[in-house]
Amino acid sequence: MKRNGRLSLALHALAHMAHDPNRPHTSAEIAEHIGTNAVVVRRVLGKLKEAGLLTSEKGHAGGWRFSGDANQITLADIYLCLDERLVAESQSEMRSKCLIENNLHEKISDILDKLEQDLIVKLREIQISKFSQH
Amino acid sequence: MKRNGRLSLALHALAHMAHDPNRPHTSAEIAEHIGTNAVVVRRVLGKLKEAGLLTSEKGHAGGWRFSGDANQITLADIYLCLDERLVAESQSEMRSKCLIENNLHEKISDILDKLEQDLIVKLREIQISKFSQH
DNA sequence: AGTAATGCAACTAAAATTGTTACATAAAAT
DNA sequence: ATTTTATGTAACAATTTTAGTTGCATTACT
Repeated sequence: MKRNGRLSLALHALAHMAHDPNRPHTSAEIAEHIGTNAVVVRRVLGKLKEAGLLTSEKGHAGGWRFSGDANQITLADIYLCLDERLVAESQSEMRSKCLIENNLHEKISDILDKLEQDLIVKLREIQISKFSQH
Repeated sequence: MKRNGRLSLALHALAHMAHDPNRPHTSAEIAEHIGTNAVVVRRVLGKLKEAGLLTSEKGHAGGWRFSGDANQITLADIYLCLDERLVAESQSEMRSKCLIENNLHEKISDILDKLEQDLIVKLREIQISKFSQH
């Protein structure tokens, strides 16, 4: 896992769950399947839970489930609750004393923000059901 | 500079150059304006040179120039010669012994690759001239 | 009680990115 | 010719980000 780690991990986890959505899946089980650690899985899925996409239950026979219909979830939903910003600049901390430079910085920032929005539009077109289609 | 560092740096550098495209710009000058180091600038612009977008000259009155018309360059040109892959998975090294898992991995990989292509399409729509428009 | 799960915090490890130093090479100016 | 000014590049250091680990609290079921 490297660049888009959290997104990729989330997709793999949900894809695994979607394959058998009618039982809870434990972090350990998911971690095993996607080749990582249970705590890391919890960290990521925890965010999806905050956003209401998943539920989790403690104790015996606990684990993770989809809140509603898994196939209603789009990649944008996932992306957004992970606070990923793959193309946008993280911070426009570049404040020069030069007006012209500042204008350029702002313009570039705007362009990248726009591209980020375009990406989200595309993400919104893809539902989790895509994972189980052949 | 953080996430999309090289792309962002390249855009800032080229935006600066595009503002006064008829003289060479030194790495030191560019670095000064965008708040980084001359060697870092050379590293990034060197890639754009390999791809034929820029030329550089050593020695007195040397520096960086656009090869042709700056406004013909699109963000896709820049993105591609930097070998950036902002959304695609870097490596599908996830090879499980389970056939079903492998299918999922491949499917996710394909989806992310597709999104990468969509991004590039969008990048291709944006020319450097955008930087100097108000 | 005992077992099996999440939740969370603190820490460690690893990886990726960025910055630095040093020196070789080339071209122009003096 | 020598000096000055630039790129080119390699090796290294520092920083930042990300991923993994350990430990323990909490909750729920048996």
